Amino acid sequence: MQYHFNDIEAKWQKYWAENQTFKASNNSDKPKYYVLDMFPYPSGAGLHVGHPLGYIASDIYARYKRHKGFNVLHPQGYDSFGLPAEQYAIQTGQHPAITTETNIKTYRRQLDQIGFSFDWSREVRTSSPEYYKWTQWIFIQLFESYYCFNDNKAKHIKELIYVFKVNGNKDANVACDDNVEEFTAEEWNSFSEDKQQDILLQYRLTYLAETEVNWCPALGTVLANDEIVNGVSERGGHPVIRKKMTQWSMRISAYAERLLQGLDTIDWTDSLKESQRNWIGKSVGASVTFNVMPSVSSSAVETSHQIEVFTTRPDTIFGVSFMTLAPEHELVQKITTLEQKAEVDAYIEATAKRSERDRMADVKTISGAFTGAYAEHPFSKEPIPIWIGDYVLAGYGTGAVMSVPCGDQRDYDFAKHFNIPIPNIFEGVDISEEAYTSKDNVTITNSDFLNGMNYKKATKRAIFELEQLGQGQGKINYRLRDAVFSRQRYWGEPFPVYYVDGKPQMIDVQHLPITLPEVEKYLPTETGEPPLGRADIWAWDTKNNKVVSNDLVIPTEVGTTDEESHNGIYPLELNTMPGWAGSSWYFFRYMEEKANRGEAFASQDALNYWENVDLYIGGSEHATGHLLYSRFWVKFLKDREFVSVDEPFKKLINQGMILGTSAFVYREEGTNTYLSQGLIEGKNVLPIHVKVQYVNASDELDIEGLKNDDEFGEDFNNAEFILEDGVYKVGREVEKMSKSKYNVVNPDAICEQYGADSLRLYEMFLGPLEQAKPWNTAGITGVHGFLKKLWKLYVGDEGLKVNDTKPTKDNLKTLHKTIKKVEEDIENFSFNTSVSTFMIAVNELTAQKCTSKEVLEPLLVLLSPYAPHIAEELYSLLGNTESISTASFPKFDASHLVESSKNYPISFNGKMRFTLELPMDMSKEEIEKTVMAHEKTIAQLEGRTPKKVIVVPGKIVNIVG
RNA sequence: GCUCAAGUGGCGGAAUUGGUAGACGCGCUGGAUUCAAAAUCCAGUUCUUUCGGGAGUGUGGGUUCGAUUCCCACCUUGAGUACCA
Repeated sequence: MQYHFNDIEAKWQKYWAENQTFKASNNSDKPKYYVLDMFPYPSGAGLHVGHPLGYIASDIYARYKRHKGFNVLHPQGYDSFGLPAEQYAIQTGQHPAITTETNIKTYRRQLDQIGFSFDWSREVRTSSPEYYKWTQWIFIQLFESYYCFNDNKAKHIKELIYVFKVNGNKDANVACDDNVEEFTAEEWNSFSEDKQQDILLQYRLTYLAETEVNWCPALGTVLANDEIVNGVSERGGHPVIRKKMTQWSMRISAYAERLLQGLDTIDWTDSLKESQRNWIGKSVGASVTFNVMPSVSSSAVETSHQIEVFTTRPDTIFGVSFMTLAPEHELVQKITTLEQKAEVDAYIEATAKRSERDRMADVKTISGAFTGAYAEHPFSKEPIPIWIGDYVLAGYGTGAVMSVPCGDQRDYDFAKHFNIPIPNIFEGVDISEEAYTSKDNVTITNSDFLNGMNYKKATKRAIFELEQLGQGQGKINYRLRDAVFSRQRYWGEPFPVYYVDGKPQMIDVQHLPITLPEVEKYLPTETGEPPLGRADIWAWDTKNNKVVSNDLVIPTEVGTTDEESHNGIYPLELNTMPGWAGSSWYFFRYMEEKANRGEAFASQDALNYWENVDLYIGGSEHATGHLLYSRFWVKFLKDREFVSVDEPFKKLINQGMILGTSAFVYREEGTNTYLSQGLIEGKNVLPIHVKVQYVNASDELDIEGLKNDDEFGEDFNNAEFILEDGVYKVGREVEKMSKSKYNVVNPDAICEQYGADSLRLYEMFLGPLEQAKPWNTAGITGVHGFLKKLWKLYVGDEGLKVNDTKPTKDNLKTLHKTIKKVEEDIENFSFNTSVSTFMIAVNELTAQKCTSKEVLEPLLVLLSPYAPHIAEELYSLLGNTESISTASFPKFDASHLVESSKNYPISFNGKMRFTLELPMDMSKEEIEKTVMAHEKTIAQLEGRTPKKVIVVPGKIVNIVG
């Protein structure tokens, strides 16, 4: 009986599906364990061998946990809104829903053939209305909430309204826009309803505001900060410009501190936490207010101005010799003197022309302009010249800095360049070459009341003195900006929002979902509106609570409001939500069984039972996007008591990328001759990518196959291949797996030729999960050979070889050291080493001619998380009628590993020279005596007397001298 | 520039608290089997060597009886981030 993996795998995949073997229950006596993969975007290209790596790892862990007696939730779904389906729709006119459906079918088929233990009964798709109904619902909850810093949590907006009614906003310690006006309770109560709504919008956790956004003209949409890489769009690499637009934003900045603190409570890698910390960018310092001195020739009407700056070094306040404003700073126009106006305007124009990218590429060039205005030093009252310079960013802090050239290298360079004085306030420090930027080992001098203090003391004192003057206070600044939540796209969640007199109104939650309307084209409108501007049926009827035709919206008559002239029918929001909306809460949706999903995004029972994700596996590219937004939404949902957990993902592992091994042929310049890899030295050759499937394990090219290739065969029709040793050897290089490099390996072909179990084992065998590693199909023969060997251990030509023979000591020793190692490996996510362990076990048991069921049956359970199909098949051949997934994990018994003797390594000065078999119970003294008497020891010493002999019983002997 | 991770045979990689460096697999070499090939099996495979050995985990130091492992400096590669005041 042969190992027919294709039949076996198809059989068990069918069995698992039919018996719902991996369906999780929301009721169980067992402890729960939730294993989750980052769900895929179903792209048209399908899976390549790099994609399943994380899924295989999580599947092994999920199956292991089942063997260990846990009630495991291991679901899968699709992040099915997104740009590629929309781009395809623009090109072909095909509805993105159809494209998405087709792609999902392909994904599902490819995933199924790898034998994952997913509970598909809980599948979610972010693009299905029953799902995004709840994304819309969460959006409404955010709109109905504000953030209270006193209680450090989000609360319902009605509580804030109450505060305003009673106290106004003077003492409200809550998150809000920067530019809110102060009002008293009386004022609030006298405001019109409209005005009150405008004010509340400045406090809501999702709010509509005119903000400067990253606009990508090529994509026709705005992008979030994390969707921009090196100044260009992450998708497509298109230029991005700054533009003012009215957009929905999420007040994630209110959660900055909690997002930072929460990192200490979760088991993520340090590098990932570090990314999030950087992104949040907390800095502790002070805000300082400088008064602008009156000027005789200011270009504006004379009023008093103040400049607020943020500094992390209030201790250096006496080192300030100038101030610098960002060119975009609002005060620039107001304070610039008539003499300097031309220069300043020219500078502003020049900087405005430079794109974000140019500015980033060119950080060396120092540029700026003097405004002619002076600020007054808060303590010395000396005048300080005010400059503008593009090294100060409008978007960080207040867009203005107090420049301390002796303590900051950028200020130093700027001062040197423009010949501004550089006063030294550090005792005994040489600043003739560069600034002294360290906070350590420094004593402040030339600084009035700060003289003689160190950084810590001086900082405290400076803040105290500033507070006395009313010109500053201690302040914490975060880099984290509110997240823009509107996208000018079609294929995303519609907002449950309509507009009355331009003011946003939420649709009542009972009328959700608001489903995507049909459009005849997926492009922006000619007038620049988002694609939903093309929809004909996209207005909200507030009387009948349904979406109706736009024709029913009556244009507002002059002199009336919308409300007066409309028939209760208003235009709906034209933007859609960004990709991260649906992925910020999907892990809760899986907790609820499909049949019970109607009432809430998940029932309280389901949420309380599953709590949060115990193990989350996915790519590191989501370090600052998805993972930060999910944490934010979870904290919000917790504040509003919709969920009971603070963090969505307790443990997180980033799987490394699988790289492709590209193959090259070398064409000699100007000829049609291709040289084998060994012949190219000194020749002028052009390397050309060829498809990796025409290359064998020894890097030999299948020339006939290449010439007959449907796509590229013709290119090589008349080519002459110069061989070496009778074969053509290709050159190889490790690169990112990509279609254009012809190094993509498809899992379908691997499953067909070697089987899913081989694929699973090989992906794990390649190397540590978290590390990037190259794929080389040739190596798969190793694990495939192992499975054949395993099969032969159980099944011979005459059928099953396993019987009830008593296991030998060696059999048990092999089994138990394998149990120990595999268990440790899985707990440490070191899956590559357990594959080796299995190979060793099978090699040893084969050599031992083991046929004992008592050993061979538990071995199958150990292997089953890794290679579930062959394990199921052999397990059933042994007479079991239930799935192996119900078997419990074998118990390790250390007594089988006890040895009576030890093969001691005998070292001389730390170098092992020979080994010596000695009894385990031999004493230290006896060991030393025996070793010293040994002829090889005497030979090594060559008559010398050793200075010292180290004996560690059970470990090693080291002879020194 | 800053932060983090990593450097071990021809290749992927192993070595769990410092204790026999190179497990396991690929590739390669030789052999068995075969008309032949595939498949399978056996032996060998870090380098060097006068066959006794000797050297060896990016480089240079250090701690230790003993260092791939710990410490310091440097080099290289990869990832992230960047005029963050």
